[in-house]
Amino acid sequence: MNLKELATKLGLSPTTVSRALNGYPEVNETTRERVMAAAKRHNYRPNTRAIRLATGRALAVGHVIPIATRHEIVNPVFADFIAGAGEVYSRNGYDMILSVVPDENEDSTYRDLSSRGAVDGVILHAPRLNDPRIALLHDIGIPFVVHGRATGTALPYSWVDVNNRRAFQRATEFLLDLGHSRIGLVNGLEFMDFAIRRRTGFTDALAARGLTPDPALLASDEMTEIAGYRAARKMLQGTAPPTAFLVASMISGMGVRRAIEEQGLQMGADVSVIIHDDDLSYMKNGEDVPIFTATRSSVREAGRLAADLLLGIIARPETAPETRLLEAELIIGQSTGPAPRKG
Amino acid sequence: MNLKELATKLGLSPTTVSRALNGYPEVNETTRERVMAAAKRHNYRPNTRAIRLATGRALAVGHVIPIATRHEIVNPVFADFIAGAGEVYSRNGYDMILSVVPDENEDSTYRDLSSRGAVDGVILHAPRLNDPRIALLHDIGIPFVVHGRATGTALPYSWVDVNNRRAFQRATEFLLDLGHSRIGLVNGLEFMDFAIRRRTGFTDALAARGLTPDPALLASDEMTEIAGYRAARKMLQGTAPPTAFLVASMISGMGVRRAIEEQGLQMGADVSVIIHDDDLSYMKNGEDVPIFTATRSSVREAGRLAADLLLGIIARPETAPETRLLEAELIIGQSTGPAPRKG
DNA sequence: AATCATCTTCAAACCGCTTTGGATAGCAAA
DNA sequence: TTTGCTATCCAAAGCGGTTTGAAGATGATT
Repeated sequence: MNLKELATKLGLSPTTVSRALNGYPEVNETTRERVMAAAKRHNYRPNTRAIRLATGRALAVGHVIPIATRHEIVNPVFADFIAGAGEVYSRNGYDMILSVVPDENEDSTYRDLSSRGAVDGVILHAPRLNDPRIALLHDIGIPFVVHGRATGTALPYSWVDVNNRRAFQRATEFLLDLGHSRIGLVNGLEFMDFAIRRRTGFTDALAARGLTPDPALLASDEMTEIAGYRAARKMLQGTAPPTAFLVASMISGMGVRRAIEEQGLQMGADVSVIIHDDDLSYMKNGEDVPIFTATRSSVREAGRLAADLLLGIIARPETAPETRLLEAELIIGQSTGPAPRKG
Repeated sequence: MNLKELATKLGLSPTTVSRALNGYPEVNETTRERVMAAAKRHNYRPNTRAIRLATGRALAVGHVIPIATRHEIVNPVFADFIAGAGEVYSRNGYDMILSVVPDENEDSTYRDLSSRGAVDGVILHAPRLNDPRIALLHDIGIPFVVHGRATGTALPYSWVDVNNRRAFQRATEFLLDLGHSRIGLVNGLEFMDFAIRRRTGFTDALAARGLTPDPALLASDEMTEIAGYRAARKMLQGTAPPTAFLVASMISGMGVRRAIEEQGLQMGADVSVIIHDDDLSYMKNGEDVPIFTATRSSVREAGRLAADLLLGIIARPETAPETRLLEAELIIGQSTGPAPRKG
């Protein structure tokens, strides 16, 4: 059932039917109701392909997921971010298109999506230091919103981000206040912008108390269970092990806990741990009592905000870039306690 | 730069240019090369919207992710499955469109995607017992592939699935051979087809040794860390605690381990654990030595296979349904050992 | 020289919608 | 009665490709 058939059936022109369905004022209310009823009765849905061609809009938003050829890690926060963004798209009649591409093709994928007219805008994921993709998207001239920020980029752009620096600064202060002075940082990969900011927050907090970070207590790797385990084990087996850890994610945190317990130590009592909790739906940090003390910020909510921002830009392309800086909550759980007395 | 402009620039008709670019035989090789060169030089990409309308194909595949209004869990295996499927779509010039919708809208979403002409086919996720969506998709008449199977459905359909029953049967036998007779099953939600099959595998293996499962040792819940923890804790604190666990996922497994260690027991020595390992990229089960003994099957590979199958069906809609049953490997890790002597 | 097949190219229709630019009718204002 | 609005509807022209049906050019065949 297409527009023409429906129009014929109603004894109207396609023009009028189209206008009736799209809420244009120049159509008689009686006629509109008749059209609406017929459309519902015949289960008519306008063909998206035709709408897109006719209007010149894609009514779709792109998310590009680069897959590194070496370590093929799908970012675990991705699913929840997508879920948040997807809710917003659905509500607004937009489609979300996901492109999974080898990372060396990422640039050309953005170019393609744009010149093929497949999307009206894109979300840029996982920005890095001096991320060249921001200049690329500016160059292409497509609306975009960054999930995170890219330190070192001069161009203005819209973004949604957690205040990572502040979160880790507060977490560090919390540990310092508990008497910990040897704190291990189990960070994400430090070419990622969020990891850089977290590290800055950590070192800033130490510096404010006249402490300098021990290089042996700084680790940076993928945020997987195994990487967390290894980093923590290495530190714990060192000559001057830490009494506390600051950890990049819930998943790394489970690895850190495993390393702690493997040493015959108890998390919370012997060694304190604070994680960053993205509030993933399948990785809840406890319910009544949180397992981990954590800096928490919902990545799903970030997805919603980013999608909202992007749809706004698509609707009004001239407006100045907008930003949303989310503050993480500090949640006190069972994984932290006063630093043990020496000896 | 569109087709008409390019044609004018070349002094050719749009017809010829279109044919040259699409490899039709009725065009002079010299002309074709000239066209190809010009297309590359001007960075011409045919407008996807126009192609779609003209050919009547969507060149896109849909994945619908229902979000339960209560417990808003985004299935964690989803990201890896999508990544696998996405690779295949990209390689074949298809777009993947993701619809995140409240679960009460799932049916109408399929109808919409189809009647709007937004997709050429869909992947059905997370089938349940007697899943009505299979009949729905049949009714709509859209090509589809199911990730998993739906026990109780009479209609034929294409699917990709792991042999869940066999995997859990073998895992159970392995534990029985180690001398365990009280085995706790920490299963996924048992309205999900895969969970039903796993339970069957478990009880079949017990039955073959003349054992019947103790209802106190059967748990069924979301596959989250916290749910795994709770189920295991409850069983361990019961009057006749299990000496081994069979667990639905790596994430639940971490919860089970937490419960075990909280009781002052050691996983592997005091209590054995076997998990099902979906081989998620961010949840690797160790590298040199697996942390958990596991039945392993890559969900990413399943995604690739499902996508392949679906594109095949889209290309040749008349062919009979095809299926792929994957066998899980049994990986021996550190989490299993002989049953402890009584007393 | 006329006929015919082959190779190469093109004009125009079409996909299913939106949107521009009238057209018609009814009614109030002049 | 004529003019000017307003309300309502429609024909036709896009959108940017693909595809059908036909035509011109070339060379071989008769």
